[in-house]
Amino acid sequence: MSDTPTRAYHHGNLRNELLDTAEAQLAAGSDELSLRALARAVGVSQTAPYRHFSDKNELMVALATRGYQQLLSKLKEAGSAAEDPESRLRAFAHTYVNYAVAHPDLFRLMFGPMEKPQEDYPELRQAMRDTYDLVRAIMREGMDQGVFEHDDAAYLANAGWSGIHGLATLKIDTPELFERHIDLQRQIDLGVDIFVSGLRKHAD
Amino acid sequence: MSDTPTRAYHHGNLRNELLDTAEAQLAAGSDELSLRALARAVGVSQTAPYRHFSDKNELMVALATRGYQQLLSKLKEAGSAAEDPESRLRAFAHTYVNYAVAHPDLFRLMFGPMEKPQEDYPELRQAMRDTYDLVRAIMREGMDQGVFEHDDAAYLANAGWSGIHGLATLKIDTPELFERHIDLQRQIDLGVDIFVSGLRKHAD
DNA sequence: TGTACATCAGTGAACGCGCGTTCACTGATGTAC
DNA sequence: TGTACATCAGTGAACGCGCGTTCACTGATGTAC
Repeated sequence: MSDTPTRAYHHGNLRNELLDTAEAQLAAGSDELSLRALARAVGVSQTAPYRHFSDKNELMVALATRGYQQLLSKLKEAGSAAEDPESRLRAFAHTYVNYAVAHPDLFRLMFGPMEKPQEDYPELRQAMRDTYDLVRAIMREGMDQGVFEHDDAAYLANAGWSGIHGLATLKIDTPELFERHIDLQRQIDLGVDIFVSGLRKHAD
Repeated sequence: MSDTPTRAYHHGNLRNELLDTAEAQLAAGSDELSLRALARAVGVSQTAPYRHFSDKNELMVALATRGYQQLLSKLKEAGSAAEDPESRLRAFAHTYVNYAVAHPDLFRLMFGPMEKPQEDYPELRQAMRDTYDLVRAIMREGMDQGVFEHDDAAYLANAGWSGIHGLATLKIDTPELFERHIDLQRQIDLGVDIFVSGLRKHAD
């Protein structure tokens, strides 16, 4: 708002401000983001964004990439405070779902269907893979310590992630099915509880 | 294709054909459906759809409603063959995920963010609620029979549904994270196994 | 069975709109000497 | 420290496009008598 320090001809930070505003615009409701509306919101000519992004899709990809990186750093931070695989998974779950709730539109963009093959955007691809690898690392750690009794980290990671991702998705996309009296944090904990105890039981 | 029986001035089945073709158009890749493109594809003037839907949103809602009803009937059919809560849940999971995989774009439309308050579309609302109620009925049945040891069917339904929904969502939206060697049916079964055994363990 | 007429389900031209993108441009900045 | 010049980061007008929707219309159908 007030951070418009005598905006000169050369903006100085246009790329970042475009991304910030794009995120806000996304959140502001309308499904689709328009480059023109974005330029208008930033207070810049409608062709200025092309100095920083070769086309609209590239801006969207940059937005998604930033989202993944932001989520990833939160996940890592939350995980580093935990001491065992179970509490690491629990921290992951809370951080993940709370991120989705805090940034529903960005989250949808990140996990929605991609327009262009993500092959062309190595940074995006890497950020996605890193997120997935984090889940798998937790699972592998649990398996190694014998608290998760299973033999395939990939299947286990998918199973765990599904529960967490599904909760995030249902919460932000179909709120009317998510009843009023439900406490989200308790719901997350229940999911982790069932998952963890199911894995303990699973082997015997 | 060949079911164009001397298309006369009066089409006779335009509403249904619009919905069928819209579903196909959705699947054909592009994110957004256009009324004009739809009319073109059906081979009708671009204003003809307005005879059957007051605007574009109403057509989308009709599409989503049909999707829910279709999914619901498959779920019910699959569930009726099962004898106990666990196998009913398993049948639900397979049917749900397979439906999403078979109709990814329709599934996304159904569970994506709604543009208009669904209050205004009682048929859609009912179809959504019926789906949710089905999950909850399974959970309640399991609780009543003592195989699911928990005391709140709503929390339990959310937890179970999350795992299933998350799997469906990740599978169709981020295929690159869903590794090649993973067998989807086995992945579904694993999720159900963990959930069920987690609930058995949970109480003691 | 035949005719009159209301109603239903289409047509086709036209509207205004916002969009992504291009183009030739200009003002600001940084660097070499 | 001062000047020349290349480069960078904006501007503003314009393009063509497909869209949702409206309007006045016309052909087909169904019903009453």
